[in-house]
Amino acid sequence: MRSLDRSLTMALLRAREAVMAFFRPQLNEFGLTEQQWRIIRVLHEHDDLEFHELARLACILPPSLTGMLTRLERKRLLRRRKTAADQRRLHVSLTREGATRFAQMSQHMEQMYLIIESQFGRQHLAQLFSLLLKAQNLRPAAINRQIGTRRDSAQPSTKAPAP
Amino acid sequence: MRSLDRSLTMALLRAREAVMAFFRPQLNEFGLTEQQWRIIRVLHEHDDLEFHELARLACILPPSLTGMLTRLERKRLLRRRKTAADQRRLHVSLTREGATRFAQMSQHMEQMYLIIESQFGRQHLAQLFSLLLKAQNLRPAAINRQIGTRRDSAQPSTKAPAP
DNA sequence: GGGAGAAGATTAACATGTTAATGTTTTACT
DNA sequence: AGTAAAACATTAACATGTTAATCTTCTCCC
Repeated sequence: MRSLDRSLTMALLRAREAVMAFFRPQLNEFGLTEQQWRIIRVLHEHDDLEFHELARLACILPPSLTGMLTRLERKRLLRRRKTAADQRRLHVSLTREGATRFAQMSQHMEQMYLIIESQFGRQHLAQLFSLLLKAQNLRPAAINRQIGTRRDSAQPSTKAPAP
Repeated sequence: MRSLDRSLTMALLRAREAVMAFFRPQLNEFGLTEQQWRIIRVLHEHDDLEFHELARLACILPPSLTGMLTRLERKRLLRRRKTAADQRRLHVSLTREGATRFAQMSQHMEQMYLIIESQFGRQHLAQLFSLLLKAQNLRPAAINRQIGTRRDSAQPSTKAPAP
């Protein structure tokens, strides 16, 4: 059996924890969780997103996102509303107050990132990003269907290969 | 502001999710969570660990670990007991049943890992491990005190204790 | 040797992760 | 048209992450 030092999931987890240690203090000070900050950040880049797109971009599962939106709405940082066209779909966007909060935070965040870059080395960081991007595209062999940009309907996971 | 594609924490999170997708089906089938498997795995390597060492090795915070041990104990997969010498300390070890469960799981896990290695490439994987190890050693500059192998006592919290 | 305080695990309170089920709204197909 | 199925967000139930507070046990040190 491989040693734990060579467990890929563990290595990714530990590395992430080490990086988060840079950002957590600021987040706590501003009363935002890590995930709430992800949402605000995504919404600042893409103004007005659909629920499922926001979930995908922020790497948050829909059931979790529902609760976070409720809390962030209560803080007046964003708003959500259904579209008239399709009553199932939900649109989310930052309030002015949310945009302000983003501006405050991003200063500190960017600064921390520069420290990380200087500690880690620019080349190494680029290399790491490249490998992580590659890792993100790993897919269990069982699912050999098209996995492009489209959302594929829930396939019976890890079952028949279905040609 | 950096694009989200260049957010290090996000890249680490996404990569981890992609890798976990390989292992999750098996874990679900065997009725274990990702964290419970980490605990079992660590305990299999180091027979009989102290609570805080187990937490450190499995990357689990003490409050979470307490609950997990309760549930795993209820499943008869491990046992915990205090030492006679120091009643504060807790020791944890696998039961025979726990060791059996490990043996069953590890087969499948190892197989998945080989698939990942073949998809990702041996060289690239080694390179990724190396960079992740380096990333794990990142430390926020604010803490310029000794951070060796010792657990450092909590910083002066400037609070008055109750009578 | 006795009290202040540190160390260790736990509890508490809240937010999130994960999977299954639910309730609406749309789409597809006969 | 009209119904079965799909798409979406949500709720439900449980497990975990995160920080602060608590409770017990040890250590230190005068």
